[in-house]
Amino acid sequence: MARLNMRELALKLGVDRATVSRALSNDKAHLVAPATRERIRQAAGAAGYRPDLTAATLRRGRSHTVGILVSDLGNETFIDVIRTIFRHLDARSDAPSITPLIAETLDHPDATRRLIHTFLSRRVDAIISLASTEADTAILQDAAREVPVVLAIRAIAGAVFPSALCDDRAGGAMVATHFAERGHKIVCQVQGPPLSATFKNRALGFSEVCASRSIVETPQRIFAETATSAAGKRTLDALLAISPRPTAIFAHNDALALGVIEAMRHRGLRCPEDLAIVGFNNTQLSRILAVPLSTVDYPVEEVSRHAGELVRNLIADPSYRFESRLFTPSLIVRASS
Amino acid sequence: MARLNMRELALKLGVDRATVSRALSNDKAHLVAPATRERIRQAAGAAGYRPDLTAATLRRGRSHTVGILVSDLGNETFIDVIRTIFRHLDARSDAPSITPLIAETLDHPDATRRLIHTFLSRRVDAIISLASTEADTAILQDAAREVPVVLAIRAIAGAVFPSALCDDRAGGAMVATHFAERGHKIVCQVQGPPLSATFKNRALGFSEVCASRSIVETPQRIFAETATSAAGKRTLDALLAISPRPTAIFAHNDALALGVIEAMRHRGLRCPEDLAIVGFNNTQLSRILAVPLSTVDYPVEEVSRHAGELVRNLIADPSYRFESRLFTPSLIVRASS
DNA sequence: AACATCTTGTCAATCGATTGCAAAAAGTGT
DNA sequence: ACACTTTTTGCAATCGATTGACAAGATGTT
Repeated sequence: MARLNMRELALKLGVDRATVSRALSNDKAHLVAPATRERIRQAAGAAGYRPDLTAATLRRGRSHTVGILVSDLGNETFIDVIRTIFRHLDARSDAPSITPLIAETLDHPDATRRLIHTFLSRRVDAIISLASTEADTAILQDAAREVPVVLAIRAIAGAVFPSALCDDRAGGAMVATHFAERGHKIVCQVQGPPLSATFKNRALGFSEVCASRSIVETPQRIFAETATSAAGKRTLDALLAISPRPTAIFAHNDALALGVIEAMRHRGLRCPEDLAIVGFNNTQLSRILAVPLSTVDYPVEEVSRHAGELVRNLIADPSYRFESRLFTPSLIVRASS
Repeated sequence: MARLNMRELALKLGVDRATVSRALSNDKAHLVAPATRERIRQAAGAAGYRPDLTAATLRRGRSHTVGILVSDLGNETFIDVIRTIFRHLDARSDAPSITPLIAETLDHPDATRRLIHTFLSRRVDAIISLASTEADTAILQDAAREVPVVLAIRAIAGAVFPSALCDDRAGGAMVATHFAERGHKIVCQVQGPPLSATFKNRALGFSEVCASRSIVETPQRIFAETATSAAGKRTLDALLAISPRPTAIFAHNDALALGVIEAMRHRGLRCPEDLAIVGFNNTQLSRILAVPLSTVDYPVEEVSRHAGELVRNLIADPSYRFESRLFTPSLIVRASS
């Protein structure tokens, strides 16, 4: 039960494989007489002919494949961005559709290196990384010599890649400003792992505004090992041990915020009365909670659209003069602060 | 800056491409003299040679690629299963590593069809579907004539595919039994969309035990449009309108349960005093909540391992006499019930 | 009628690695 | 030194689609 290939189909129709190829293609279809083209398309459809994309890739040098690196497949924001990027990439219905090769790094530089090699071996047309850390700089630069590499969500300090980012610093600043306006005097951050620039920038923006508006950030820094609700939950003890006690918390993402809130509830503390909290990302969760979570809305649509455009343009023309962009998030104030 | 290919590498070393190919392969490396082999491997490493897998795929007829269909990339359980399957598939370090092609169907039969065609065009060695609904039966059967198709998590009634499933019916039954033991007399389910066999079976198992233990299931059926917390939240009004009022709820997954709980909290109702709740899947969330959620632990490890084994064996030998298996979940009683 | 132009289709090379077959080289025994 | 086995290497076909070059035929122009 071998698959039907183009040669056989051509034979059956009494034409050359070249004619079949052109008739079925998007861009060269005009080179074959309308009648023949239709006949071939009919027959191909009827016979269930499916072109072999590995052969096509080999010959063309283009795979219509894009590798995408993400640190954690469980993160809603990453997934939203991936979805949206590929929605934009496939929206151009003239171009053949692009298959994403999705891979998870879990922030291991080794895994990243391996995965990038795999991508290149499979001849992806471009690589999008939502997972870059500084440890990956060299690998990504190497890769960029062969295919376009686009960064989204996470930047790498000191390396210039085409990128589509959220202005995390501005986001952090917004939260601090909000706290200032609500009259909080003593505040604290529950910080995500400083591995990725994301969390560093959120912290930075927050601290800058605190300093300028003379809000006191508690000297004790609270870091969660991972940006998850379980880790967030575990930080409450440390938070409560801080003296003087903060009245508002900036959690670096919604999962961390949820963890803190649940731990608080467990102890009978109320939010926002006992402790105000703001998260980051505006995930589904933040809307569900009985005390809806104040948070910073991530500009998923803009980031994804720009990342998609960068990829599309760079694939079409590797020397395209790209423009990296930073999109501003927006504060959403709900009941938790 | 064209990539180095095997021909050039061979030329540089003064050997034939065939020798290079064999030296770098896993299975044929013994055919080349140890000294030559080492020399070639060194040179390949130094030159940063990376074999072109599309060419290799074309020639071999094997892509070392597996297509995986999932209905929703935002679902933690699906993601866990995907991760675990590929961990098992790659564990065999003798075999070359397998690249997953992950695609999301969102339960649209059209999308499923398109994605399967893409998989086949890209010559995947097998397809794993975690997303099958009855609407996909024909498409999957077609696909199965070309490559092994393995089902995980979701079965299709009336079609025989190699599969690795959770005994959802048993899971539902466990919840009902638990309610009976706790003395609940009137209970209700918050059901997921009956599109997938999963939810049907959970409902069935629950109802069967209710009937046999003479617990009353409220005549009104509650269906959530999607198995998400937002949808779960919206069901509370309907739940409270039921008379006589149920004292315990079986939510078909943890997200639905969370939605109900948050809606309850919003109204000042307490869990489990006012309404006991059990979810399904034992997601991270269920552990975080201040009132930890009773739930049914999904046998992720077993399902994934078996799915991985089916795939591995069927790729090695398409006529492998497979055994479909059903793994039993287990009830985890926490504070919510 | 002669010639240019356009359409349609064929031929054959090509992408890069793999592998069956056979030749060359090395090793063994007498 | 010779016959013979075993190891190592090279040759060339192959996987399936794409595409530049070109030929044959159709159409138009003067």
